[in-house]
Amino acid sequence: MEASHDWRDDLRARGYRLTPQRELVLEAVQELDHATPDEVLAAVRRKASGVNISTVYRALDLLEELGLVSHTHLGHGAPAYHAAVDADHVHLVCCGDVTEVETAVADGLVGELAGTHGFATDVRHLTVFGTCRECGSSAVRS
Amino acid sequence: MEASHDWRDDLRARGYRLTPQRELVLEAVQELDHATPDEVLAAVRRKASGVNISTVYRALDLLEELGLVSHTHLGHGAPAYHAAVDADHVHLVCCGDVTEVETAVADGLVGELAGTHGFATDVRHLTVFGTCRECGSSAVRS
DNA sequence: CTTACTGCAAAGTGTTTGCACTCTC
DNA sequence: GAGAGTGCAAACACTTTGCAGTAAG
Repeated sequence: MEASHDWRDDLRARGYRLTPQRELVLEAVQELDHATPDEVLAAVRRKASGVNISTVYRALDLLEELGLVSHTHLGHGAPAYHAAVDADHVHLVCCGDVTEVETAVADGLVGELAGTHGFATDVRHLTVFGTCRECGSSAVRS
Repeated sequence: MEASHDWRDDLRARGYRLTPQRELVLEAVQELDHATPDEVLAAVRRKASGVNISTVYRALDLLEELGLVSHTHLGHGAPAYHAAVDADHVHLVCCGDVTEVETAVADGLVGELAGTHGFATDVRHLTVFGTCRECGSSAVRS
C-alpha cells in the first residue's frame, strides 16, 4: 500500500532502534484514527498480545517526535492520536462526538494570528468545542 | 466591587444551596484567571483552610452549570477555569505559556463553521496551539 | 557484545465516589 | 427537621518511572 519513504532509516539515523512494537503502534495509529493510547494498545495486542501499555506510551512519544503521528485533546480524558498524513483536518467536538473538517476553515484565524500576533498556529492540533446542528443540546463533558 | 446580578438567587431558584465554599470558589476563580482546580483550592484555603479538593471540583462543576465559570484545556494535565465574564478571549498556547487574544480573531472560523456545518462554536473554550514569535522553538508539552 | 528497548510493577497526577456528619433553608 | 452539601478516605483513570532481562545493531 503505502510506499514508506523510509521513516525506519530516519529512526535509525537518530540512533533509535526499529522494534516490532514501534511498527505495530504506528500501524495501529494509521488504521484507527483518533485512537487513545488504550485503543492503540488493544489494536496492537490483537497482533502481539504481550505488548505493554507503557511501551505504547513510549512509542507514541517517539513517533510523535519523528513527526509520524500527532495528538489532540478532544476534551476530558485521554488524548487522540493520528497518523501525521491523516492529520489535515480540524476537529469539531460536540456531544462527545467528533467531526473532521478541512483545515481551510481555519485559514482566516491562522492568517490573523500570524499577522497580528506573529503566532504560527499548529492547525493539526486544533480542536473546536461547541454545539452541532443535530444536537442543540447543552454542552457535554469537555 | 461587582454588583452581582444575583447568581445566588438563580442558584437557589434551581434548588441548590448557597454555601461559603461555593462563594469562595467563585471568588478564587474570578481573582486567579486560568486557575487549575489545585490553584483554586490553594486560594480558597487562604481564606478557609478546611476546604477539601473534592468540594472544589464539585463547586466548579456547579458554577459551570450555572454559567458563572467555564474551563479550557490548555494542553496536557489540569483544565483552566475562568470567570465567565473574563472569558471573552481565545487562548494561544506555546512553550507552556498562554496568551489571550480577543475572540474577534476567530470570527471568520466561527462564521464558516456555522455556515458550512451548522456548528455553534463555543469560542470561550477555544485554545489554539502553535509557536509564538518569541520562541521559534519546537512544540512543547501539549 | 553493547546498550536501547521492553515488560512489569510500583508510584504519580488529576478526578470521582460512598458515606457519615453538618449546615442551609 | 429534611436533605443538600461537605470532608474524608478510598477508588479510579491516565501516565510516568526504575529496574532487570531481552534483543537490535
